[in-house]
Amino acid sequence: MSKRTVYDPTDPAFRLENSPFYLIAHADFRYHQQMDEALQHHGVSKPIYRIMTVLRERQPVSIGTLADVALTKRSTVSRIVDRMVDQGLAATAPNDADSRITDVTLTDAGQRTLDKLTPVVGEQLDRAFAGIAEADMTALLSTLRRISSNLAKADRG
Amino acid sequence: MSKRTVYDPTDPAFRLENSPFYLIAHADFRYHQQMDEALQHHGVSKPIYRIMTVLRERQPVSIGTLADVALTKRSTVSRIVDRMVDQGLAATAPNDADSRITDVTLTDAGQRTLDKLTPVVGEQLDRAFAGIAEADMTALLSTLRRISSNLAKADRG
DNA sequence: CATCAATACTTGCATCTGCACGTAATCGGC
DNA sequence: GCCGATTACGTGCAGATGCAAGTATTGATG
Repeated sequence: MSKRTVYDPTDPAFRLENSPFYLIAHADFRYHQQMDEALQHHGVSKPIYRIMTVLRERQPVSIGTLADVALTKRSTVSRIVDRMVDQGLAATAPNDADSRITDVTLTDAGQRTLDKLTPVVGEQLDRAFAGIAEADMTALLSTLRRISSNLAKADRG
Repeated sequence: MSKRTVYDPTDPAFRLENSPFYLIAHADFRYHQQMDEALQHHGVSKPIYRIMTVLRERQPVSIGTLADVALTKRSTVSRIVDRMVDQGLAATAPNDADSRITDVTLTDAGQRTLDKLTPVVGEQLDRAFAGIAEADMTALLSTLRRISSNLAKADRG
């Protein structure tokens, strides 16, 4: 007989509330809920903030890379960046070496907005992880990485 | 000085790839990617499958409860159920005791579809959790529950 | 250097989602 | 038993997303 874990949905004992991906979705959902509220106070949309967090680390960066890192389709990122340009948060320019590529950078206003938002998000993270031991956080990250890696493998296979 | 963890986005050492919620989103994203492919082969959309997993455990169930458990807005669930009814997967009827409530149930065809899908999803979960110790899974669930609970508290406060 | 394939992005279209509002039904105070 | 408040759901509308197709640019091949 197939000996799976209790997370096996074919098992009659299976319950959604014990299902890892349900709990992952749940944590993700609550986080987005909080983010939405916090960001709206500052007039920034969730997708725009998501792109900004990538731009914080890499700049300039192409639309394609933004899409890969932000887990969003290219066409969607293209439009999000359009909005950011409209709002004066980002600037685009064709890449010097390869003019097919659109280099995206934060404007000064965009950087200021991000700097304003970062501590707000930081406080939410403090609340989210309150009472969780450092070792447990490390284990969480490690397990999540393994799950992502397993699924990425399955993608190619 | 505020002594946060390295997951503090205000810290210059902060990196997206080490951020818990980024990794949560990443795992969620890969899972959805896999699901989409698997479900499309069976002509079932992701939102419909999501609702079905709730109906597996509770039946009949109201639109509102479906929305709460499936982490989706009521109006959206209302329309997803419409589609399920159109496709012959679900049936609706006003609740006997309170006719404001719409009781949703799976039809026989819907149950058969779910039965067909469940082992497919089970195999994906096997792949996703391959090589992860039982104790690590338990820790993962525990930490995720704590995070959700922390954020739910923050919601009310 | 001409040509075909591949890459990077953009846009038209269809779909999905959520908000705000409207309708129907139930509950509570009197 | 009646009337206002609440609850549960459905719908018009606007915004966002993804797919498929199109354009522009680069690379590879001869």
